Amino acid sequence: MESPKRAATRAASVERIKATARAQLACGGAAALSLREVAREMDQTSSALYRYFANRDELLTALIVDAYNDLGVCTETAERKIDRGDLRSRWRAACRAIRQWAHAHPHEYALIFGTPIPGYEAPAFTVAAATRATGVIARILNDDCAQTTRKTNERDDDEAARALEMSGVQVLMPDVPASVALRGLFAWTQIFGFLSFELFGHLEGSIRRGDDAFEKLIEQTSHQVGLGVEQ
Amino acid sequence: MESPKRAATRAASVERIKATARAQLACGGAAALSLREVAREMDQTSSALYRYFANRDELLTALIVDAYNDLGVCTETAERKIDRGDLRSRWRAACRAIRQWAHAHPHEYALIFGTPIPGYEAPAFTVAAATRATGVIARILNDDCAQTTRKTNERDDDEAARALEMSGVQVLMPDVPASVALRGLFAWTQIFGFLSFELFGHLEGSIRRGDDAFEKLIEQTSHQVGLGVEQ
DNA sequence: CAATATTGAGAGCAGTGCTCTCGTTTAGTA
DNA sequence: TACTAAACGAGAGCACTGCTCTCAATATTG
Repeated sequence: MESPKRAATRAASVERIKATARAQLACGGAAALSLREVAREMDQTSSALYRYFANRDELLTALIVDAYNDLGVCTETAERKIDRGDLRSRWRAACRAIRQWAHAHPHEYALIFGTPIPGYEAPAFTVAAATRATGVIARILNDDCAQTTRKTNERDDDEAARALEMSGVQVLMPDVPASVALRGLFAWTQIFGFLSFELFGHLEGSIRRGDDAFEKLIEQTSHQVGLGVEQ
Repeated sequence: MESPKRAATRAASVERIKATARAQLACGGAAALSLREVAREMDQTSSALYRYFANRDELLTALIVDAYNDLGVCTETAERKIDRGDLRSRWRAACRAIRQWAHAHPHEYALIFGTPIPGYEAPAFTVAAATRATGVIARILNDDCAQTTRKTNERDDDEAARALEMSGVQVLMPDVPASVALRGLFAWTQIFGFLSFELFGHLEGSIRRGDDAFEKLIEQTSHQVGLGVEQ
């Protein structure tokens, strides 16, 4: 059934294919990714690639999972370096890591956060990779709420709880009241909304120094979710 | 040179092509838009379409401009119905209109705010249409600042002014101090960030009732930019 | 009515994803 | 070490795409 040598060379082939596909992605985006071109680049026939990926979508899925994981580890390692108690700094580190990764891999960012592939449903096994970066900033918020209990408006909490899918949110942030979790989710959409606009060119003519603006955004969001402020 | 009759029938043809293309866009997204299929749907040959659009990108551009304009008029008409003095309500109306349009035309939303077409540079004439919806919320903020002068932190203003491309922002919001304009821009990215996440499926498992969450978001953003609060 | 644009059809080219078949190579085994 | 079965890659081929070209039919203008 499983031959270790076979498996190793096969994995190496898969990796080589993904690498050249990624390179091709970098110049032209997902739409321009051509299996034939990848094969040509590798001095092979296109049909050979079908030994490793059933079709184009499957290759794309593999690249998406890799991108999610790469973004995840970048965020995790950057955030881990910060003193656990300094929640604002952890927030900053995580946000900066996300933006840095996005700027370093714009096409892979687009693959993840851009228009979803038409008629393509992300396989269930991708969600683990997908929630990795999100998990970092969720954990920061959770740590904050765990150590400083917050006064929250009861009505706000009820309304927020109704809007949220509590099963999904609570598993990431068990100690965070619903109203705060919702604000956290808004901060999350704001970070990625800014990055999408920046990378997709919607900020052209509006923002000159993206770095400065993003720093301001980090401060605003961390304040918004009430990080590190005694209440 | 210009024959009015010719021009009319030609415009009608262009409109018919765009309509069937839009219909096709609705089931499959931009990547699945095929000129041949459009022609087939119209009982014509694909080559005939090239009398009206030089290539696929040009058709796509036309659809993009239309989408921008459609989103623009929807936002404008919704916001215009509100009493000029009630700035919070105007903000709410504009945001709701944007979300409503996005949900009614998800594929056209994706066309505009999703992954940009690879290697495709938006022609200059598209920006007028593109800034239409943006202009509405910018005007609200501007009206607010025009009637109630704000106390702003001088250092904040300087830093914000450095980050912003003032030429682009000031033409839309001449009466808004830089620090407030930056917060407005952040609110803008948040609205569209939320919508992108919502439509592209990144909120799956996190949010149950998008409507409620969005209402909360509207309140938060309008508060964030300091709408209608005497300062 | 005649000259002239404007239009659509049809064939054809180069490219794509994907399938199938057919030799070759390779890894584990008797 | 020789053998078998699995894995592999090449090549041809199908249906599809965007796009170009030529040629005939149509509509508009002098």
